[in-house]
Amino acid sequence: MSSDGSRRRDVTVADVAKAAQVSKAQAARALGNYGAVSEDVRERVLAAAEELSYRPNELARSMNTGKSNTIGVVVGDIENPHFGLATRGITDTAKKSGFNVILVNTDENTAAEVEAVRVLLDKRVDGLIVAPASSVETEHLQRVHDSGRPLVLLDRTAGGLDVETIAVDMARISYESTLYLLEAGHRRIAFISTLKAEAPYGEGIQLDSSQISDRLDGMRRAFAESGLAFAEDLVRLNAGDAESVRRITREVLLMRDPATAVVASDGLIALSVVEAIQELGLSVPAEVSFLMYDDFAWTRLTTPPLTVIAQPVYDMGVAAAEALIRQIEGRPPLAPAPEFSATLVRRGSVGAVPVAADPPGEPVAVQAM
Amino acid sequence: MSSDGSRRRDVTVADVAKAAQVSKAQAARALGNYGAVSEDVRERVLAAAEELSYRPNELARSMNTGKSNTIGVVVGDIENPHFGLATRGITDTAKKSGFNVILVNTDENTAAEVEAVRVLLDKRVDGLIVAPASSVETEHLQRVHDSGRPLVLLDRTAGGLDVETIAVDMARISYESTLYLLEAGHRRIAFISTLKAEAPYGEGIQLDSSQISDRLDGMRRAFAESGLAFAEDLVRLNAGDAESVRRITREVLLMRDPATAVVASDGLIALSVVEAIQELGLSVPAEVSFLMYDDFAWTRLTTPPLTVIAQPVYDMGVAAAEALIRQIEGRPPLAPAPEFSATLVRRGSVGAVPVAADPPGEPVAVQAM
DNA sequence: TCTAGGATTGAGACCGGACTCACATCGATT
DNA sequence: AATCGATGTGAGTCCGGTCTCAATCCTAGA
Repeated sequence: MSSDGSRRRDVTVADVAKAAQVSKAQAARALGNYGAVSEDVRERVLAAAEELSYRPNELARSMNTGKSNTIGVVVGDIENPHFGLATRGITDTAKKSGFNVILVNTDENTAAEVEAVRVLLDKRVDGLIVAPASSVETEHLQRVHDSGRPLVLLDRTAGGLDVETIAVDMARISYESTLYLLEAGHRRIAFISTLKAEAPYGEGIQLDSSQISDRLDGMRRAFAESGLAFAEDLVRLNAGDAESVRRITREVLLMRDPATAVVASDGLIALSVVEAIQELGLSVPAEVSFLMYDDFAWTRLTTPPLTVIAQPVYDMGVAAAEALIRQIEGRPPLAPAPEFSATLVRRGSVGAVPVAADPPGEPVAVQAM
Repeated sequence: MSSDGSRRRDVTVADVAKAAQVSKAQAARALGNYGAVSEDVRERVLAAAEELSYRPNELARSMNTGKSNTIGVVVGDIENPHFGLATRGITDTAKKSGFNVILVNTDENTAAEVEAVRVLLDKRVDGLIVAPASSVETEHLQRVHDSGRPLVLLDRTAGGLDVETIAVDMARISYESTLYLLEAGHRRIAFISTLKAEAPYGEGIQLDSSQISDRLDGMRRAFAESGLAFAEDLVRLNAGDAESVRRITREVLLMRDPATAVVASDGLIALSVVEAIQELGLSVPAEVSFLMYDDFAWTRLTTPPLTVIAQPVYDMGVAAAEALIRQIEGRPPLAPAPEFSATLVRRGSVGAVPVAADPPGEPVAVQAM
């Protein structure tokens, strides 16, 4: 490949030492900036290094320092701007402390996550930041933690795992925003998520994602405190790809006693939901109200601008990286753990329940069945 | 940190060997699946490894195989979905061939890029994929190439560097879409980009980005072939942050003889441009036409949906990773180099030039100055 | 029964740095 | 002038694997 002959061996300390006429040990000291080195030797070594354009082999260095200055980040989907931003927060912070980031995508697939964690550990990363695909299958994370390797969870908690976690209080914001919808008169509120689940949603069902179950708990509580029954039939999980999101959206909007408000579980789903609403020719918020998680810039550009639940994603990435680095360096966790909260950004996509719709109290009751 | 005492040393082949009562060499062979090992030994070793939950140290392995099974990816901004998608293409492909990805963000800063490349090389990545921040300062990439390390450029070419490059033909698509705008009657077409430049734009000026200069060349050619003068005063570079993009947009739209069409150089800028247009209360496309690079999903959701230049970003990521891996494995580059072309997706944001505007030929000419 | 040749096996070198240890050197102290 | 602590310095070990090499085992063919 290279212009000059075969497999160019890299320059090593030994080479530099020879060129500088000193022992390998002295050269290493001068280059590594440790131990005692006379000015004379230091200069000769540095000059020789420069001359040979020596570069240390970080692998070798890592091997006997036990530190790789690398952290592993495992997320479900970098394509999702949510994680894109978080990743940015992580890498920015990591760089500041001299760490590099190995990024692994799991497609929200637990098996892939287990494998990713294994590989990263094999590569001897100094620590891991994981957005767990499952809040249930967490043995692999438990093992990491048990082995004493620094670990920080991002975005989601992992069942019963006592690990530092950077996440927002989903139950609270979900509760608040559901109240907001209820106050606007909505009773039929659909919640659409890609979360995979075996059975259709029902109370007490074990969900794989702490985020989603917290959100549903929040909704449930809001309904309960308002003395209303939570419409479980409008909780739609398993919304896999864009097409299935569209289908589900049509479903909840066209069914008998349809949803008057739709909540999209994340920014990616939101795209398809909005598209489906547009395709149905329904106007927002006059005919349907819409609410989504994640405040992406484009949500201000639609007509009407979308009402969203904003999460401090970048800052959470920063916090996760900081927490991890703190662990790596053996410093105690931040005194009062940083709190992150999502906020409801009221823009224009949530309105009063349409008057044409059945009044929430008394169903119009015509058809026998 | 760990529950059981201090710094838990990892299990090594030596430990496994001892437990299995064989020599380190034999254990290594059984574990590494190379050389000749009797069935009996293999079983004992594997059992012992399982028992001790042995995991190989990839650093050590890399050190004497010379392969780290890791590739470095250097991009300007992962936060930009353009790179998010490309990165996804890269990681997906890399994973398939057993490679991991170390991701570094440069903020489109050349100094950061130089540093990133250096660090990645020090870590002995098997190859690099770089979206060069500059098409001019490329010595660091030249060095990588000279040293014989696999390198693939993504998205942008690097001045005179003979390196495999995965990019679309920007001049062509820019030419085509400019023709499209010209046919719609536009003569005052603004082009807004974040690209940093010392001097305001003018013909023959040396730009730091091959992408942008190709686009401008394309525009220039379209104007020239139509027998029209290219409005250089509407080429606005240095559109740094969102605020400055908005300011520039207002400027070109409110100036005397204002722009009738605005082209946004990427999906991030586009957000601010559209926002500024909305703030001015101008309607698209009746009063201003709008065109942007990158086809993000949300561009279909605005009113009107936006006309965009779609680039096969994911596929380019895949191609870049494939090309790199091919190089790493010493295979020859793909016979006919894969071609990628952008396409103009006509949606609703480009329309005829407004009748109210000054006719392109004769300026209304009232004020003396 | 003897032997050639392949299968096994263990000792030890090696990858490229970091670091320990024992042995100089040297100016300063008394 | 003898002594002491603070540098300087080189030889060699170690990290945790891979891999070479020579020695040992076995088994089929003569």
